[in-house]
Amino acid sequence: MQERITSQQWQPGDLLPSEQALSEEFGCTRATVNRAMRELSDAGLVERRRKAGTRVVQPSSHPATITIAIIRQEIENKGQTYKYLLLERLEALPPEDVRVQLGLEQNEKALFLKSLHYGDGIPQQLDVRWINLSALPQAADESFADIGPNEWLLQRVPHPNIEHVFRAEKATAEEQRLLQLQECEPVFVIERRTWILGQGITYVRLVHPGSRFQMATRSSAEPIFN
Amino acid sequence: MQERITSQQWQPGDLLPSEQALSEEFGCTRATVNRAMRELSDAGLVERRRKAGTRVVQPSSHPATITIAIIRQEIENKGQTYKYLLLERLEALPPEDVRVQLGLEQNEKALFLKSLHYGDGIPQQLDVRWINLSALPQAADESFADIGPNEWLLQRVPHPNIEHVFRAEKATAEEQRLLQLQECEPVFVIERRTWILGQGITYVRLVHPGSRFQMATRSSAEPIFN
DNA sequence: TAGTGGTCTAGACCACGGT
DNA sequence: CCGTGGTCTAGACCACTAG
Repeated sequence: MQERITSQQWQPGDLLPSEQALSEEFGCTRATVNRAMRELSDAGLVERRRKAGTRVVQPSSHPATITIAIIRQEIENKGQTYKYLLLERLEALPPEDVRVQLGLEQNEKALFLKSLHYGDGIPQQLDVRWINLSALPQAADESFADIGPNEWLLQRVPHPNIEHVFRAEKATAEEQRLLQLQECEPVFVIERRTWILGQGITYVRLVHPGSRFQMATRSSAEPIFN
Repeated sequence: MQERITSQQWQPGDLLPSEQALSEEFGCTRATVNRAMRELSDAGLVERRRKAGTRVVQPSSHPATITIAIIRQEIENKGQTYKYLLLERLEALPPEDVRVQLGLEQNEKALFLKSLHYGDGIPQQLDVRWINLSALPQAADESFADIGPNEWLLQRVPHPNIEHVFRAEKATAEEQRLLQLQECEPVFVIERRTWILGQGITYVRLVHPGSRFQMATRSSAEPIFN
């Protein structure tokens, strides 16, 4: 069925035969056709609606899946030696936008952390972060001197909900200094918000030197074949 | 089952009961358990191996799904008026790396296109592209004066395989001029390679002003709930 | 209201890969 | 070896919704 779509035998907008009809054509049961169609639907090749049937999607976007590894892994995978350095740790009132994103009360303090991650002695990531202490009171007792907040959180809140924003920005003066950047060198910024059951966990800004970082992707449509 | 994982009742590394056991516990058939487990597996919460069983993943990365809309949609969604301008169109020998990625012969020419996309008269995207003419001979007859190459391709090759790379870069002099950038303003670059059945289709570099562009994401783990 | 997809049961065979 | 997940059959009921 995927072949028929990519070969344009079934074109965008076309209505596919019903599961019933396809199960007869391919000589299998409807459950098998349903399973295949659901995979095509997950991959974004078709859209399904009860009674209306299944149609080939008119593609107007490229869906893609990325994997953001924790920085230590990424550095060690490159064969570099990893070093972690805590720069700042304090409990304070977060700025308004962070306060709202974490779902904190008006005068509720949160944990602020600033840390640097090196590969072969060269700064690779600046981690600037707020952690919700009502959600994670244990964080108040952790020094974060020896473990990065990202790893620490992943161990304690294994599968949170996540939202990311990616941006290319001009480095601030502080970022330029901490990341040892040259004049005019851009930074690749990942902003991440995690929460679980509606409760904000952390808000973090991951700043990477533009010249030492990139992110890659693989189509979600591909793995279906073969 | 997802609740048991997020609540740490089943912790990272833990072996889950077999499908057989779970089907008895939940009072359903193994097929139903299998379907649920497959969704958890797709979402990256568990890993499954025959004979070895199913384990909660030790999370060491954040998977995420992004959608890269075609630029015209993105601009129109913001309520801006879209304008397209073709800057350059010629058939030429591509540089070596592009030649290899498209799978072209040594002295095979390809179609080179350079175009700009405006929102409310302000440049939002520079599209610099090579198209494989053996894969798409029809492209030689298209002027691309009135339609962007991205849209044109999506209409003709609806569901190709895709690879992306994202980067923050310093704008070249030409990019700075074409995108009307200020001194030192970074660009967000998306490099895209598409192919179908092993045949390269296009290689494109989408250059966005860092100050007017961002990319967002939503966790793939979330939609399971509710 | 009729036809579509969504989902489930009950049962079966098999490939893989730890032990 | 043999327990695990992967996949399929055959049949059923139901929710949704376009016509």
